[in-house]
Amino acid sequence: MTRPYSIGDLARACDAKVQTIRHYEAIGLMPPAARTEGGQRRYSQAHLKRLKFIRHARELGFGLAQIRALLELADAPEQPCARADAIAREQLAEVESRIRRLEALRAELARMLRECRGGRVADCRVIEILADHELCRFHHAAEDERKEKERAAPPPVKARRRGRGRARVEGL
Amino acid sequence: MTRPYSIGDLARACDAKVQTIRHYEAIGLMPPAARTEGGQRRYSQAHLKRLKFIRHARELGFGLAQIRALLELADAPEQPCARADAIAREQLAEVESRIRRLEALRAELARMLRECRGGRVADCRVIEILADHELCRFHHAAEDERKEKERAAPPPVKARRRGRGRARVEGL
DNA sequence: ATGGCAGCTACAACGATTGGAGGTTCAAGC
DNA sequence: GCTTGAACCTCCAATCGTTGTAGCTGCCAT
Repeated sequence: MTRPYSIGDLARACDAKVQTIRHYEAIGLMPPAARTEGGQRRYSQAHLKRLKFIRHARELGFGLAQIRALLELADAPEQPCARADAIAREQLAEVESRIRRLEALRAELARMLRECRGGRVADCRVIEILADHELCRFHHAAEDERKEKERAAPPPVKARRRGRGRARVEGL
Repeated sequence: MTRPYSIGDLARACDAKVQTIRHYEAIGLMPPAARTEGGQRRYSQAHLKRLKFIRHARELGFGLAQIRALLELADAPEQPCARADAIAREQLAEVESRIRRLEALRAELARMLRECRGGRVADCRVIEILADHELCRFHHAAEDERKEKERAAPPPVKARRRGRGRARVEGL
């Protein structure tokens, strides 16, 4: 039986701030720790393992809700792991989508900078492109992505334009 | 003189929520709009242009603070545009860094999924890799990046370990 | 015993946006 | 001109994950 860890020990071991660990406990992601007579938290190996799991999943970009689900699964080792796979696949898709968007962004930023010859603001392509959406190539990719999402999960009727009511302002 | 726009008109034209526009006004990013007798906001072409600028810059990932700076520059067309370029370059670097991290993440997630043969949770590589940091390749890239940052801007002395005080728990 | 780091609780802030409650105004259509 | 209801108003709270602060108390080596 190893000596129990203080919250600071866990923080150092898992690259987390002390505050963050307390926060995980507050939201029920970490089980409550034992306490000393004076009220300080004392952690076991199991706690340490769990926190490492959480922090590692965070590094991989999982949200706390996803991690909660993964932890439940990890605690039921006889279950089939299809659900865990699904969560990971979901996360992978999200990451890939983010990469695509960022690459479009990178291209557009690079183009802005390439075209700017460093004169006055009045002629600056950076400012100019920001001011005028039509000069931008990025926008279209972003819009397409948005539309694609809507195809997959159409927004509630309430959110769509409802016929009557002032029409879209002319010339925008 | 065109008919003034309502806040909803602006929202539709700039792909922003009405709330968001009011928020921009509250934090001083948008100048206050004229009001009707009844207190509703009425916007000019200038407002429209400014909001488009803001929204476009947001799409490109600029933060509101950066946008504030860019707007100031846009309002001073005789200035040299070096500052605007610097902001854009900064943003480009940030985007590139994010892409690199996400690509490492993608690789790790893909590897997890590739290795998992879809059996029980107990044998699931997804869960296993999350639980055991040592099995993960991503971690090292992330640590290197962190260390690189620290080399560039070392944290205040206060944050570093200070010799005395309980030593790092053994075996972590 | 004492010094001082580390821990405690509780609350607020970050960044950017969104949602809701509860009430008022505008303008289209009759 | 009147009715109707979408769109507007303000104020406040929540989101997400983490960090910071204030004002304490505990732990442990010297």
